[in-house]
Amino acid sequence: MAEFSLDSSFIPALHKPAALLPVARYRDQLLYVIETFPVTIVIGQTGSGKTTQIPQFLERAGWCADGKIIGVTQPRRVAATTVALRVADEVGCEVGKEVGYSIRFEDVTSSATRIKFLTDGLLIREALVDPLLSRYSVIMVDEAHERSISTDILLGLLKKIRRKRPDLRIIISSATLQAEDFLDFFTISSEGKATTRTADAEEGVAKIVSLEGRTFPIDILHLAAPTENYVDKAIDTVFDIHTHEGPGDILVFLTGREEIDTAMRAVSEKVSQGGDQYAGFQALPLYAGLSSEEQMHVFDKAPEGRRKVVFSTNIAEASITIDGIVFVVDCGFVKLRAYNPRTGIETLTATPVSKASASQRAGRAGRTKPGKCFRLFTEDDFHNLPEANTPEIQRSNLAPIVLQLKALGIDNVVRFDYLSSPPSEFMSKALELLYSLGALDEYAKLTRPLGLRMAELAVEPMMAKTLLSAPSYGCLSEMLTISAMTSFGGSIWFYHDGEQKAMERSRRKFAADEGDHLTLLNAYSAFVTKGKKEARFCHENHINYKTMTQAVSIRAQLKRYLERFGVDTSESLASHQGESELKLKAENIRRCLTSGYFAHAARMQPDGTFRNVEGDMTMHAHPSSLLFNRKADWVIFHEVMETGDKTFIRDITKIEKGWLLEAAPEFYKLSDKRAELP
DNA sequence: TTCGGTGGG
Repeated sequence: MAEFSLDSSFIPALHKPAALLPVARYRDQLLYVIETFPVTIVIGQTGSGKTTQIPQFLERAGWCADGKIIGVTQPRRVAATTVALRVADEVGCEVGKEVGYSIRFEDVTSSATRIKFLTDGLLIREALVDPLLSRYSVIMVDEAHERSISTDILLGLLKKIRRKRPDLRIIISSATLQAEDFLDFFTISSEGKATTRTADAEEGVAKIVSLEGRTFPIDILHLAAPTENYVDKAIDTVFDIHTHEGPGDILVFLTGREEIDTAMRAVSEKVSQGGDQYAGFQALPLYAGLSSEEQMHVFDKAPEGRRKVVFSTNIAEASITIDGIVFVVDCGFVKLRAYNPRTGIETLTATPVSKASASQRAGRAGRTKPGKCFRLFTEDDFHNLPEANTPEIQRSNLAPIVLQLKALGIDNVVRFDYLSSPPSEFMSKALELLYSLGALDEYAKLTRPLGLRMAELAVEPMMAKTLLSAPSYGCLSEMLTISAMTSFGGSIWFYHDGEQKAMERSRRKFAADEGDHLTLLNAYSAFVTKGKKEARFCHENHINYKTMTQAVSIRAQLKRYLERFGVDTSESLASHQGESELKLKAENIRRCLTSGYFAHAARMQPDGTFRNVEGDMTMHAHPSSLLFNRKADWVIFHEVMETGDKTFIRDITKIEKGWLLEAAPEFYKLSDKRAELP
């Protein structure tokens, strides 16, 4: 027999044969339940094959007759595309033909498409055009247990649509045992909910089907006594695993970049000081702020004889799956957003994880063989954890959601059938802001065209207002850029360890006296004139290339929307402009920003901190802002965020006090709390 | 004097 190496002669199958997946045994049962009940709730662990197989079962069973299609939603873009590619491969078609996907900026579907994967946010937007989602015979909402805002809103819409479309089939898929909540939601009518919860449960509407998972057993260990410092404890645990346990990679859950950097440094110090027993580590960081290139390193196999240790934020809980993890170390905390409706401030605080999260994290250890999970908290602590975290919709600014619901024709946003109703103060705050922006009239009805257009633009309400007033300030092209540059959460600037000063020098090259918005405009202009051609431009200037190309796409999309509204978007050719013209242009941009961001105004105090208009809150310029450590008087800002014991404002631009009154006379006149303005 | 979990259009 000829000699061959196992490694080079065999290519591992990318996907397990579908017939071997647990879901295959449930095919007939699933088809029967879906046929019989309008709503099916599928409980299936990762690896059960539900996402890839159920749509194919349905298609073959004839659910795409009459040209209708099967829609499968995902909470994340990357999931929608990868699952579509896999299913297209199994079906044996090119992606975009019978099987396709649709995410923002990428519609890979055609008239032949029968199974379509898409983000839940995008399906909500489809409902703006087609309120009954009439193209779909079946809609499967995957990963519903994550309870993202979009998923929750979508489920509310589907419940409403179902009454008008008895033929529609809804499948809710959930990895944990929160299925009862979904069952209650679909079987109890909203009227019934208002009176007695149990009285009006509708029989025969929804049914739960539980699929067997295919994960390996995981040993879960808790601390005997609580720890004071979980970062130190995590590092000790990693070294204990290394010396006492068999081979296998380690995944450590921490809460943020700072902790991850600390852990990375501690490991490399120990490795350099310690003896042989500490050798052989490959430590890697993982968090969203890294460039995608850096994130990819966590998928590399550790060099022979070395053990991979990934220090990660919550991104590894659901968004990024690393195979080969045998040990999980869970610090027991996660940073979660909270919203204070009185101040309008979102905070980011480390919070104990939920039981659902803890078991999801533990499950990351058993994907390829039996694993172990070390929890850095006691078993008592575990029993005291909440079953699930507060759904996002109950801890976020609701202005974007209210605007979207109004545009979907849901006038009474308070009585909308939410899976979990948001607190009423959140609702009033959102209505107040939308009214002052002119998106709602005094009866809280959506205004036309302004409110409707704001809802259609894929940016936050304050920025949408700014963009729609830009033509009257003669700065539409600039505002398109600024909107695009501020509408993705993160920063365009990034740096590796020790390069922070160099990054700050690069950033200063684009600085504008007026503040951060004009600085972003300068950076974008430089990118489209030089950066697109020269590969080195981004690298040399510490700019994230991927983020910049994203900004280019967002800008183009916003421009198309405005064209559809009949706005003239033709760019005034940048003829040579003199100093005074540039100043005037900059002033118009600042006035325009004030027209949308008047509610985010602040004044610098003699000590360099900022005070809000009501005068009851002290805020600091974020160190990433140009106005950090610089003099200013009145400013508007894009974002305010509280971390630890300080409140920071980000993306700040200088304005004149008088512009605030011009932009929102009622907002400033009616309230006697706005002390500092006449 | 110095910071930010994760998503989506």
